[in-house]
Amino acid sequence: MTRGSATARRRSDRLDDLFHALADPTRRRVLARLTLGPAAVTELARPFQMSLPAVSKHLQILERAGLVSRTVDGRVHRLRLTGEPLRQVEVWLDPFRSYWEDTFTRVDEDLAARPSRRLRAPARRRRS
Amino acid sequence: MTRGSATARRRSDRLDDLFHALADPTRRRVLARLTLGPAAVTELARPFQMSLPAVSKHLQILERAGLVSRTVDGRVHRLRLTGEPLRQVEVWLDPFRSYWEDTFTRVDEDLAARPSRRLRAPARRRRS
DNA sequence: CCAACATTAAACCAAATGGTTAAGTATGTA
DNA sequence: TACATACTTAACCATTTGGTTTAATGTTGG
Repeated sequence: MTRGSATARRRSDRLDDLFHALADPTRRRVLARLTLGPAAVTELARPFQMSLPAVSKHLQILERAGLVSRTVDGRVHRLRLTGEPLRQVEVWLDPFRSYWEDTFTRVDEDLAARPSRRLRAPARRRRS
Repeated sequence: MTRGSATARRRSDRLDDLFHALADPTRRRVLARLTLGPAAVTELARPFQMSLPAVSKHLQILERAGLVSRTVDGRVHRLRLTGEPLRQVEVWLDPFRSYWEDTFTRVDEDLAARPSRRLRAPARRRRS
């Protein structure tokens, strides 16, 4: 018994869907387009070379992540940006914010704490 | 010739790697752990049930995305958070910020511009 | 009623993902 | 020298992903 995948992948986590949805250039371009206002599927598909079903799937992924919402109006599906999930990204990002504001102090602390032979790096980055 | 995948997937875009790296709970937990300071591979792997090679691969993905950097010190690989790429996420996020601050005005504008029969929804959302 | 239109669903495929185990490769240590 | 430690690589596997084409579903308009 090889039993390759043991844990069976949860995939239920909200952020998983969210970040996964953002990890594709097509989907990011769609989101960018939607900042200009809502649009129908065909309209969203126009800039891309791929088939309509392909775009349709991308939109489903964005929808599942909550990034866009859909209003069916006759045969036209009108998509609009939701934004709320992007705020969630922002929220997730927040605890890390100190890391691109002052990384150096923490790194320096660590270097001081464990002065290894090999860490004799030639002090590359100036602190201004 | 069925030629299933025509475009061959670029995957070279920086943001693709970045968001993909963030789209996994294990990797996000590793990042969270690293905000407390650098750590070795074994140490990072401890909270997880998966095998060491699995963690090693996750770390490679984080590294490829630039989210962590590695200092090999003897046989110990010390990982630290880099932060800079997370700032890139923030930068990418910026143009959307207005969407979780005031979505309503834009949506209303659009509804005004295209007054469809079927959109006679019973004014669900109050604006306060 | 019938044809064009807007869109999704189904079936398929290659490649990537996330895991596994087993086998390296260095480095420390007795 | 030999053994344990800290890792990575390699080979493998099931599932997911991102695309395709063809078919189906439901409007809209003549």
